[in-house]
Amino acid sequence: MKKTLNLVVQEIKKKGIQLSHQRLKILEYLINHLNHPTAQEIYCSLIKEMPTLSKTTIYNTLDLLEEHQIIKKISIENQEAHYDFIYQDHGHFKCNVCQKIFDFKISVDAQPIQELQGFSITKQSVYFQGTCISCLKV
Amino acid sequence: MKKTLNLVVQEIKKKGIQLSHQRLKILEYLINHLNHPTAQEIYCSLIKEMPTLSKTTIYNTLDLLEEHQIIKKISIENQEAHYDFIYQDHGHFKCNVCQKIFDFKISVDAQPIQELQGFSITKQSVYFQGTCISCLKV
DNA sequence: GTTCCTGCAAAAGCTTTGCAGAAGA
DNA sequence: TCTTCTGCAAAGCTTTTGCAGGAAC
Repeated sequence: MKKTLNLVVQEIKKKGIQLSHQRLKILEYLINHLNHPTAQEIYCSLIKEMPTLSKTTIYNTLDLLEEHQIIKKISIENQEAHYDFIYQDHGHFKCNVCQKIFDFKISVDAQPIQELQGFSITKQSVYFQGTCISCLKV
Repeated sequence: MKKTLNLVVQEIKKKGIQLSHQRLKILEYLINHLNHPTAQEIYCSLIKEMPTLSKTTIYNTLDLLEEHQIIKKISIENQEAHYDFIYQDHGHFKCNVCQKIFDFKISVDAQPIQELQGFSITKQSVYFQGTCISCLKV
């Protein structure tokens, strides 16, 4: 995971973006927590070691990282946005019983979809809901 | 379209839900506007003929219809939710150039997805972003 | 008469904006 | 020095809640 962080840091610096202490910590958090944290969750965790950290900085950084396609902003539901470090394209499945969110690989191509012939897809979100296998067994 | 409305009204009444004037108008709006309206859009349109209509009623009704799987709440982005009358399962594609939202048919089955073996999918949202064919040509 | 529905007002929650001070190049 | 970043405070928006009056059964 350390390796991934370093790679991403290099990638970001190449783009001429300054990586302040705050930004680095937020990025690190996202890489180490692939369970779709919210801005609030990131804030609550980082405030412990950075007592002056503000939510504004969290939002600024998340927007910045999203603009540069380092992370993805996903709307699971409600008003609260979740953020995902992009390590591969994947969909999300939320179990309505245990509330857990599962990831799964997706490989969708625009070409087989008749209505999207010739379209260019740059971002894809796939979100399912239902009951996971463990909860079905109970 | 009139036929669809009547069918849905029957379906709802069968479930023992009262269909007040307000609820009927909101439902009618959703059936006649399949372009993913927001609560605000529905409100702005209906307030003209129902000056006392409140946003609370809109939200109450939308929640009610969603609970009974008549409509689907979708999070395209931002804080504002969009609502979709369920006439068939379909995904959404938003063009980042012209901002238009396109619909396309989807037929996803849990079984080919390794990570979701044995899961039960009751709701699915597929949302793509990119550039549509018209904007690519320009 | 009892239950459900409507809608005003207020509150709640997430996100954005303005701005001044601090940090970095 | 000049640009960029941080973070407080306030505002902006969407959505939810409490509650009283009204409608439906």
